Amino acid sequence: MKNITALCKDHKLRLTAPRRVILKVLEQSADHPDAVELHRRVQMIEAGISLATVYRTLKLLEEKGILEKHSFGDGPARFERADQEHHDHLINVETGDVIEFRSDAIEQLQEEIARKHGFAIVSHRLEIYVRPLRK
Amino acid sequence: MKNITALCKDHKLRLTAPRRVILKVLEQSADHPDAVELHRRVQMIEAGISLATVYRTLKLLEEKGILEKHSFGDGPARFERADQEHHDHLINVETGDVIEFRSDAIEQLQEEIARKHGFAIVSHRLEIYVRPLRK
DNA sequence: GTACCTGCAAACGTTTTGCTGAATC
DNA sequence: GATTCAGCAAAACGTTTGCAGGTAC
Repeated sequence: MKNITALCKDHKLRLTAPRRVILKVLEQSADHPDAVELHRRVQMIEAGISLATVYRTLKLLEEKGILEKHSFGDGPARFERADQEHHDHLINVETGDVIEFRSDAIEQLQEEIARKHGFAIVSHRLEIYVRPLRK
Repeated sequence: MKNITALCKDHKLRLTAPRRVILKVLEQSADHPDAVELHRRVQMIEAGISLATVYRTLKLLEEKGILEKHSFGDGPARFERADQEHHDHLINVETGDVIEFRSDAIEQLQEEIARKHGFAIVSHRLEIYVRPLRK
């Protein structure tokens, strides 16, 4: 998997100092942070970077198809790298943790449903909000 | 299917004039309106009703389990009656129209996935964003 | 040198809330 | 008569944007 900075070069995005920091943080984030959380992490490396720049960069990366944006529940949008194998999400409602999963069977059923209604799938979103089984 | 006003009586909600109007509009709405659209419809019947009241009533009805709240994509939350058979949504990205569907097979697969990860499902959300097949 | 980027502050759209008076039960 | 509700305006929240200066290519 290419690093994000390389992907940005591919897309001819200018590698400014703030962007380098943001990309580095994204690189190191295995979770699904939102813009404010990302900004917090960025601030720890370089204090002057504004939240507006974080938002602008995230939007840009999403438009370029480098990041995927998710809106779980009501809260702020959360981001993850787009160049992963497609997957859906289990969200632990007690902790906010996100677990990725993949089900070809479900994917295929969705295809069938869309086709049966006369549509082609543009995208989809499956989120299962869960609670640990044994307390 | 009971009318919404009856459900509110069951939950001991006070039937004020603004609420009667909001409930009536909900009763007559077969689509999935958001708060502002609902307010617009309410205004056509009774001009003095405030948006805050619409929001407060929607929140109350959701808490009582009378309405379900959905956040499709980015936009405002949209509402529908909760006392329908469970279903998911196809969203036509060209028109914003929402089509309901139901797949027991998908439901069951979700159960299995959650269980396999050691979780019980609290709720879930499946939205398929689609485009008409034949132009 | 040009196009793009930044920080700041202000504005945005959606939703909630404090207040004070009024209506329901 | 107690409790809940209404409208209004202000605030909260996440996000976007206009501007004026600065930087990458």
